[in-house]
Amino acid sequence: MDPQTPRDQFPFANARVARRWRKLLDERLKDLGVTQARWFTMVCLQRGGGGLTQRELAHLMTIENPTLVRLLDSLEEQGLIERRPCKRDRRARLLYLTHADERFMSDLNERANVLREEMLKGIENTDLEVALRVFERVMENSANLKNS
Amino acid sequence: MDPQTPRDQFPFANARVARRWRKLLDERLKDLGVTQARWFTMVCLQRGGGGLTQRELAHLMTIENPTLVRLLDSLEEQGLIERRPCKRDRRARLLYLTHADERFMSDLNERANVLREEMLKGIENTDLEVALRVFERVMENSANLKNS
DNA sequence: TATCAGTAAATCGCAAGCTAATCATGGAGG
DNA sequence: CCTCCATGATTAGCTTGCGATTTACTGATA
Repeated sequence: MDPQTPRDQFPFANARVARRWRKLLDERLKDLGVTQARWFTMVCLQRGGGGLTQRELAHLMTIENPTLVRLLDSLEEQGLIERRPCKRDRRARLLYLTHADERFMSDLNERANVLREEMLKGIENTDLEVALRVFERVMENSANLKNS
Repeated sequence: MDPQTPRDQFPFANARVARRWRKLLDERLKDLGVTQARWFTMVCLQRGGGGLTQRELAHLMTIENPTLVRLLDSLEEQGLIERRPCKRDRRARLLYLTHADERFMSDLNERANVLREEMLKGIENTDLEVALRVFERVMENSANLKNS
């Protein structure tokens, strides 16, 4: 069998970390009725500024529209976001965080920050920057593939 | 809003890459009836040497047992693995790749290798090593958490 | 030997990723 | 104006991650 090279290991190790992050964050947000994915949705909506369409938000999150639809369904049901009709295009719907949840968002963000720092403890910023550059390059490379 | 620091971005960027890897590999293995997760299962079984129990394989893959059970169900149905009874412990089952699929495995591995190299094109080994060290440290850090 | 805690696997149900297909609306060209 | 393709959102259905529970067996101890 081939020896394990850094290149071999990369995709698996990467996926493992992603699973761990999701699992631990889900655990810590559970009592607030929020999951990692729902929180991420709110973060992106906040960052995008409100008034985004679903397609725009999905693009920001780099997920597909049907995945977002379900996340929004649950967030809307919890009263954490609103879908308002768009006057310029009756197909589209504009997304807003409900203003009731500023406190709530701070709490979520705080918990996520704490977890993140626990997971990244002892890791240098310079190393994280290298990792981020690797991620970025992977995304660039894979953007041009699509087919075999 | 806070500026985006490397630490902030890390979990999202990491997750994005993991989704991309899975999606593209699923695409390229689809015509062989195999998914990224099923292939990974076979790779780990091959690497572990056959005769592993399900618990041992799940540990190798860093996934939970119920997740593995379903993957094995589908692989068994496709005739790619076997679950044999264990004589020493009648609760356990020992896992083996069927020998019919050596060719098949080579094909899968080859496609995965090609995709991996396409995605990692232009990235230095030294940078990948840094990224792997980061991953490893994250896993160590998070192993000791469990609860808030 | 009988009991009983522990362990391997399986089952169930939820979450969140995806594709394909559907529906309504928009917009361009005949 | 009508037709027809494009596009935003949704729905349906698959996969694979998870935790909780169940089932069958093991092994230690009373």
